Amino acid sequence: MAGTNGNGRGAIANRTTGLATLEAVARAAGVSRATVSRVVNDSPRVSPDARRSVERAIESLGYVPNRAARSLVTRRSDSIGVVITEPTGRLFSDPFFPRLLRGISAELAARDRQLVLVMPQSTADQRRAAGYLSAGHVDGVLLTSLHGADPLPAQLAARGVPVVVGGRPLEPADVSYVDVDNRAGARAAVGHLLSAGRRVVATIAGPADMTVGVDRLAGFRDALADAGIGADPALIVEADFTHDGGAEAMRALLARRSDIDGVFAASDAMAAGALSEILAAGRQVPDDVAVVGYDDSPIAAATRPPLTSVRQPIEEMGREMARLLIEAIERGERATRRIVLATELVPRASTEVQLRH
Amino acid sequence: MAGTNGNGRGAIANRTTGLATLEAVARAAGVSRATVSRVVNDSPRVSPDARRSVERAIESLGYVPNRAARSLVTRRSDSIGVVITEPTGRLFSDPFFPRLLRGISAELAARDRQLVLVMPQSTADQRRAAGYLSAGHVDGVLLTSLHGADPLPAQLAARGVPVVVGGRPLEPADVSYVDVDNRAGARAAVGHLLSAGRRVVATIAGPADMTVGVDRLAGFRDALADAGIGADPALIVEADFTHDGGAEAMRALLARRSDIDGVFAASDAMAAGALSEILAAGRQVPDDVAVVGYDDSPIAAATRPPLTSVRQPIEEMGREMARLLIEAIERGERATRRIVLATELVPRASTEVQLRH
DNA sequence: AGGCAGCGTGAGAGCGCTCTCTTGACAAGC
DNA sequence: GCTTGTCAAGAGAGCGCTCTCACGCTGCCT
Repeated sequence: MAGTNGNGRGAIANRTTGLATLEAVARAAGVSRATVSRVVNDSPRVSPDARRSVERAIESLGYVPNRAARSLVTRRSDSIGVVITEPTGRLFSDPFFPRLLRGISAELAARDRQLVLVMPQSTADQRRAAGYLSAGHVDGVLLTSLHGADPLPAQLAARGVPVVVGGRPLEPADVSYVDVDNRAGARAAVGHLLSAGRRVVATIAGPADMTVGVDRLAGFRDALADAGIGADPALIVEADFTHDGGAEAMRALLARRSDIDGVFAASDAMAAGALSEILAAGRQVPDDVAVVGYDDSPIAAATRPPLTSVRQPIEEMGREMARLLIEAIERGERATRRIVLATELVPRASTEVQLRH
Repeated sequence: MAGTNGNGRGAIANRTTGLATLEAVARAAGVSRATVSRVVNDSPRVSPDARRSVERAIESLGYVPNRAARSLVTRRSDSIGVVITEPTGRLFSDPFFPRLLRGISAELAARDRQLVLVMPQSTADQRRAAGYLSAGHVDGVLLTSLHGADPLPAQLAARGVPVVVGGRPLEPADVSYVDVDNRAGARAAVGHLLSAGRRVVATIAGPADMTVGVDRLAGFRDALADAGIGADPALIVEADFTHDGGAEAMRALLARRSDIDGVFAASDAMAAGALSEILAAGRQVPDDVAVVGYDDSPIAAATRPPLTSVRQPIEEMGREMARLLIEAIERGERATRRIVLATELVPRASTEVQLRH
């Protein structure tokens, strides 16, 4: 409250925007720009006195550093690109992306980074995005839901842009990623069916060109193997993660084997489709057939009966992705790291142990 | 392919990043920085010859303008802040935000703007976001799902930051917005029930402190008025847009009037909850009671029977928001504009005309 | 022939910041 | 009393770009 900044308010401010500049703060505080910069950037080499008066000046002028100017000289943007490439399916069928973004956003905010969202919807968009992301406008990139042929990771790697991928890439690549343990989740889900006495368990698998599809199918096989049951190929049908795809798959399964008493679907939407189909065929759930979904999406709670499902720590996945990326950027390390997060089975009425006979 | 850039490749490039600069392009093309800048910014004042050689140099050097440097002098960031403040509910219950973001993203990409996503999750986050957004780091802000007391719009307005809001604000304010015609959508939905012969139609309304809740309830009343039916207060219950809230509301309704033959719920999740409750009470859908939801979310297709619902042009809403904002920024106009988009009724089995008696 | 508008082009300043280098003050060691 | 070391603080260059201004050229009008 000293006199230093009494009339400092009107000091040099930004030409057009009226925003205070470093220069204005320096004048108001009676120090040089360099000292203000040190205070702003938490340098220890500032005397308590100087620090105090600078802080007062910053406060009274409402000074906020200009990121463009800083970025120009530091060559850091303090922002992270998040790329969501998803044709349409999963993007809308369950709250995966909102949750993931929430996790990413929380971690980035805590570390004072900006989140630049990129959702390319055409090949042209993709090309533009690749250019933008490798031009140094972001310090690193988070990639979600890669589909095998995506050239983006390699392109970014070539340009030296740090990358972390959400979900294990289909083809093994030298890239850091965070994944959810889909295989273990599926294994637990199917194990749940088997331990409840189900013996003819089918699965509606996801597409074979997506790791989530592949891994959940592997988990299905694991659980059968655990129980010493051979996998009947007739009990495996692939679908596209959608409600209608699940329904169609279930029709095919029922046509093949009428004694199915358990179904594991690799998504809740498919499970809901299967559920409808089972009921339409005049069979009871869970009495005749137990059904398990995956994702623990709102759909799981909304069906009748509600679906047992597998919950994934999606927000945590987002946070871990952001954390991994920022650490890689700060340490300048190129080492690839992998994190796999555990899932949790959420039992509901669709698999309740039946007390029949 | 001329000789100009034969050995221009190694010309002046960025110190640390190795990226080509304007200067490097200028040398390679044998012109001044100013001319390259003109080409890059599509100025008409460049001769075809100069333009061609600059374009060749840009191509061969892989030049991408440094946004920080440009932004420093133009005081534009060419990026737009998108703020999503949603405690948890709607964010995860239906694909509203992914769709909205997709629309916004498409429009911004087409106009070469970056999307900076901000999802404040605490009051501290909110304060920080407000500081960031009003510090000139973004050219404008898109706000979604405002809750009455949010100080952000006023704060941004005070700082002169252009704002467009998604969804009409609860309290009339001098702000541009894009909304969906919730009232007309609800009116059509309830009209659909009435024209199918339903006479005792109840509604599970959304919260009264959200415009979507208020507007959909108003549409319900409109439709009753259209049909010359008085609104029985006992047939209106408010819930929180969730599945369980819908179920609870339905129990209350059935306890009050046992002759209800139609229900309009202000969200699919609530409709699904209500549906379960109706079936649990031993009544048939649609035979005894017809049910209509709202949002046309994946839940609507996943219930048994699937729900008639109201589809909203959410992506279009996102696009319109972005368009409005960019136009306001470019024209520097302060005029507030409002856009209201039409909805569409999607009939499904939950309201099929019954052929009973 | 002279004047001048119009146009393509270049020179140069400067956007707001960081960071290196230098200076000056002071304490400690010989 | 001198050097040496330490540390706060300032001077100044420069990041890559845009934009104003000035310049020289052409072509048209008087």
